[in-house]
Amino acid sequence: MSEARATLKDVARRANVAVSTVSRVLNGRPGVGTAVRERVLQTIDDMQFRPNTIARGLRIQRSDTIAIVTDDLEGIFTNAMMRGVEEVAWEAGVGVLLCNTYGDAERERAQLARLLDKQVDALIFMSGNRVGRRAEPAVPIPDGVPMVYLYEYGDPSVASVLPDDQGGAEAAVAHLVETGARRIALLNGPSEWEATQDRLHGYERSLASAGLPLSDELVVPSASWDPEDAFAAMGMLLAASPPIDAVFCASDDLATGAVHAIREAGLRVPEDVQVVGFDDRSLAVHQRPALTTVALPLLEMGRCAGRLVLDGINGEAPVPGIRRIPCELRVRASTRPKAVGP
Amino acid sequence: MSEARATLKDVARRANVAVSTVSRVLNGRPGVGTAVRERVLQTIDDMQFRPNTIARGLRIQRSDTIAIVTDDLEGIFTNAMMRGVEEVAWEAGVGVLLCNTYGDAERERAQLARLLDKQVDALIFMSGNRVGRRAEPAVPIPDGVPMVYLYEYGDPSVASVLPDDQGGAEAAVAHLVETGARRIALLNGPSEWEATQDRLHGYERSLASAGLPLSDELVVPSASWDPEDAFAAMGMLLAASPPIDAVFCASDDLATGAVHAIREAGLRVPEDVQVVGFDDRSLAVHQRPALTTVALPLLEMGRCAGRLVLDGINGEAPVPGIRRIPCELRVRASTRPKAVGP
DNA sequence: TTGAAAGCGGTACCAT
DNA sequence: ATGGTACCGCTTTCAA
Repeated sequence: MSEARATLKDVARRANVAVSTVSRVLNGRPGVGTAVRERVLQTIDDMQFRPNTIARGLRIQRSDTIAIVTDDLEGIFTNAMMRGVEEVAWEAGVGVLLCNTYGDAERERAQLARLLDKQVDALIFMSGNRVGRRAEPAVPIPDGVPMVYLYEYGDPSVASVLPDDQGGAEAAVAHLVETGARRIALLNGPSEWEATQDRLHGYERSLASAGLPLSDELVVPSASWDPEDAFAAMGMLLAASPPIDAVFCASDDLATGAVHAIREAGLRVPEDVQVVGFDDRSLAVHQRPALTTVALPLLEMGRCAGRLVLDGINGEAPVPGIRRIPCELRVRASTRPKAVGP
Repeated sequence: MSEARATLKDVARRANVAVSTVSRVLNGRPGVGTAVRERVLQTIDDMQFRPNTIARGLRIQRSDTIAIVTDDLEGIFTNAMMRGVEEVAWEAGVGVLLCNTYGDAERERAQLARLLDKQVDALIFMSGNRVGRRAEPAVPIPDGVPMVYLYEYGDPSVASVLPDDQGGAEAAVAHLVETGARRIALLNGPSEWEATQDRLHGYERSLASAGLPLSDELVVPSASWDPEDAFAAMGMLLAASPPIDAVFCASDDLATGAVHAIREAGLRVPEDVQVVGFDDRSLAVHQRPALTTVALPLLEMGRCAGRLVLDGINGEAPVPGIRRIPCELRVRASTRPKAVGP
């Protein structure tokens, strides 16, 4: 039924030129007379010719494909990052292959082997939700294949893209200060997570630059990221005296638990204690009150990682080291809009 | 530094055999003496030879790659489905390419053109969140390329995979009946969504088979999937008399709004009115009370779609028509555990 | 400016 | 049971 796809050779024959000529016009290379070029272009159009990328790839040793290797395809944060990667890859005409390793080294080994066999041009290692630093790739990555870590903490000799947790925390606390809060608590994440340290530092810096005292009793890590544990941790914070008037939570889930605890204690948000979260998951905006939170720049992180490897493909090896992408504060109803007079 | 990758030819030379022989052992084809086979295998191992998939693909006209084309990569339901596809594809040794069209036909056209140039072996059209039927692919898909719709409503002549919305709704209502509920309301989704009809039917069937009367005043569609609109809609349901003792909501978000309205009315969940949702988003389990809900079989849907196209690649063209994947009821705390005596 | 031909790294048919 | 070799579809010297 449907004709076999036209090949370059078919076009050449039909246009009465050599295949090399067709190839030249196809790639916009010089050395083709205007008349001939016109004719070839016309023929290409007539025959609906589309070059076979595989053949081209075989010849020039490029697959125009990069791969995202992740340990958790269903991770809460993966979509947005993937979209960022896909977006810039698309613009560059390269495809994005997906790989889920389930965090299993053996599987990662197999996946990488296969990807390398497929001649992927570059690799992005993306974390779904990782605690601690990732091990080096389960298979040595050949020199020519650029790779970057996306939301992964690992060997500093590889380029990696991370959110600016510290900056985000600073912005959150600064906002709280502006709204008049003075006793600002930090309901932090479990301490073994990398981001936890960074957010603590941001908190501390922001307090310091506002001339506010740092108090150990105002900082408590939650046992996990679960709202339930946050609920418990918030209990301690609520026992502080003098009482706190704001709490910065290291995630939206934690904030959910915190809000719950605050209400349970007969207090109001934001009138009695203001709350700001981190991540800006969709639940943040739907919560009551809508949660002021620090948005993770996932899309931009994906784009950044994509650009890095794309540049890498074009020769500029990604320079090692960490890129911190700024987080944006989204002010909503769980904090007061402006400073309140004394 | 790193040696160029060994090729089949290199192996042949080193093992003192013809390339065709190496190819034979590589593909486990018969017609190779045991001794020679041994030697070749050994050489392959020694040289760390791995066949170039691109070259192979060029020759046998297969890329061992399928593509997921979606209108919304960040859709709430996409991850799990993608993982299902990736999972079965992986087992079959085929890669999964990702494409986001943003629901834009022009972009879809460009994407498909590119994918076809890349010789993808099959296509899965996946919806992020679609209302109504999708248009046919923006580019005619060649005969040899199997395709399936995943969570897409569209041309019935293409194989498509959908959740069994009706069955899920039936199960939800049946559960409510078992727990003793008699005045069961349906807080449905916006009526222009396909699933809304199906869930209504399930509700009706389940009620009928329980011998319970159907009452128009107990069925109200929400203006949108937003919890806020559900809150409003729930107001009407709460005004019914005699009062309802349970509500089946067509989504977890709707259920969130419903629970809120119920509480606002001074009623308790599940003591006064039981609530069941649909989807089983992560918020369902974290909600208070934890939400009984009908889980969308996203992973299995992805697997199913994957298997369909994979079979298609191997010759068995996916038979047209809709596959309904069963939904599973997850009983939690927003419904009573068992029937309560009179 | 244009064409011929040698690959890229495999597969598969045809001899031997 | 093996080897030789013509492709797959495109790029890229090298000559003309």
